[in-house]
Amino acid sequence: MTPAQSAQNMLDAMARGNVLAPDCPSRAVLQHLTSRWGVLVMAVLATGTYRFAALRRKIGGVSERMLAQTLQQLEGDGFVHRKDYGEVPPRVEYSLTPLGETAAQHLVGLVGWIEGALGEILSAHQPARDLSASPDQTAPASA
Amino acid sequence: MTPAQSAQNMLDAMARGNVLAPDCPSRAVLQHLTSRWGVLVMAVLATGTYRFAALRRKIGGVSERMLAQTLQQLEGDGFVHRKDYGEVPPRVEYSLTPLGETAAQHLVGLVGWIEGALGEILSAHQPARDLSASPDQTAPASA
DNA sequence: TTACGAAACGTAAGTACCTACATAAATGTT
DNA sequence: AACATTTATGTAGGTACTTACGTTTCGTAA
Repeated sequence: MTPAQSAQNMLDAMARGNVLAPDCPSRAVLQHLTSRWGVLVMAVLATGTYRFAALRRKIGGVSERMLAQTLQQLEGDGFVHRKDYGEVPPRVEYSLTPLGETAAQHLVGLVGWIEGALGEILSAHQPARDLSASPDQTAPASA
Repeated sequence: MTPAQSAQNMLDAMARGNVLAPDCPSRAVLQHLTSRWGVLVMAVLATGTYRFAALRRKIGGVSERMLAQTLQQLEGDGFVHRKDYGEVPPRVEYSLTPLGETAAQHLVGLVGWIEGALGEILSAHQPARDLSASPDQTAPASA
């Protein structure tokens, strides 16, 4: 790749992200927002401000570690605001930034649609042509 | 868990999914749609019908294996239609089902917003308080 | 007759994710 | 003087995701 092409890539990336390009920063942002816990954190924070433990209780199945990590990613991207009261024992409140609220709208829309269309989706559900190494996704439904 | 509770869970799940519940099937659907390649596959298929290789060229960085796997998941959930012409060499076309088109709308909306807001997002970008095991997500931007 | 094409499948190896558990810190309580 | 509280961090280890590479099929081109 020539320097000119590289520069053009930079410009393209800055002007308007292109998630189809492997090196575009938008890929990372997309990953943060659509990560396993990222979606759920955003969806919950869209309903208000929460403390760490409250957030964790709200989202079934997150470990402390993953929640902390996810929150840091979202904070790093400017979607989540973290307010530390500097007290001991620690008190920290999480909420969405204006940017985060806009992003959350899309995620809430998606999640809400899935929840509503779940019946239809499960009806159309097929065993999926076998690929041998079929990764069972999430938990194998302990229920 | 008692049989009654199990039945109640089934009813809850069928009536309306709840992604905040760890065992709800909607979690799996959400994961498929928001998986690393799932989002991109849906976004591309929202623009038309593609053959396997064309889809792969369109989405930068997917391996054959991952694309095939992702397509099978989405087909299993009823979002993607697979048309096999049974020829040799193989010819297979992928497109969205009506259900898939609805889902894709939300994903395209999200992706489009990210691409457009990327400048603003990168501006607000902070190094993210260190958590030592900071997973660099995707590639560290080789460009 | 040999090489090529297109869409997977199989296996092995690498990497990243995720969980579980132990640790820290200042104050108020027992 | 011990102890519980709350939000993390560090480490170790398992699990799942990804990639790389080889294999299959069989008409068509060389």
